[in-house]
Amino acid sequence: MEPDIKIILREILLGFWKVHILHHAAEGPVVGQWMLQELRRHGYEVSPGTMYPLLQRMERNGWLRSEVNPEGGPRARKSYYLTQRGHEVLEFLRERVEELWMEITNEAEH
Amino acid sequence: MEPDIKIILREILLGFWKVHILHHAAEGPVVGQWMLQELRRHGYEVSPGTMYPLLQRMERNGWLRSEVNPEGGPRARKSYYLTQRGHEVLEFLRERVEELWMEITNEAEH
DNA sequence: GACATTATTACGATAACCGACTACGATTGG
DNA sequence: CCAATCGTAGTCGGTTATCGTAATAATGTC
Repeated sequence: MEPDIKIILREILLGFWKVHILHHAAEGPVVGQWMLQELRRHGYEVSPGTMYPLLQRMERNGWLRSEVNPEGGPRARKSYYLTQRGHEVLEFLRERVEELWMEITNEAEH
Repeated sequence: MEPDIKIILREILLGFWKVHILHHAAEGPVVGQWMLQELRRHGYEVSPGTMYPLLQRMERNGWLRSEVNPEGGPRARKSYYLTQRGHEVLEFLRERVEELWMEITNEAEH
């Protein structure tokens, strides 16, 4: 089991913490570094090279919008907010998570 | 929202139906075509070119094992069974799904 | 000036998608 | 009874996009 963790993380859990991100963005602005820590807390080891392109994609998709101090230079810290569209996506995902949860906990011991 | 579905599917829901597969394999042997239908029923459009390599990877990882009629030729139908290791992986995933579910439904309106 | 924080980038490896294709079996029709 | 057709199941090829690692750059702080 232990050696499978990395494979599971990449193969399956990738989408899970993306939901986390949207969820957190709904509660307040999200910053890349903070999100990396938060995910580590949950056992998801995510690298910057994965996180930042992801946040950019989500912004490109219109799920997040970012604010940045224009004086801060090209690597200034960016705060991401959930957009209206992002809220709809999150709601949709909530339903999917619930559906999955219901399905796999139905342990009727066949 | 509508146009986002495809993106969501690829970006986030990919892992979800992989859990579905393991779950179904725990209940009984799983066949590619049947699984494709089952996922369509849940709204996940997956192409054969995605499904079959995935099943092969899962077998390679030791989560599934396949049985096939040796007389059936190179494209004979394969039945996939969940291995002991697959059970452990599934159990691990159950916990992760629960954790995610708990987290995102905790709507304490901050 | 040294150090911490934060984000960006490059690049190799792998996965995902689409669609066309192959192989076998069952059914139908002359 | 043979042959053509259709349905089912899985494979393959080529392109695109994502992930991971690690190095890098810019700004703020002591």
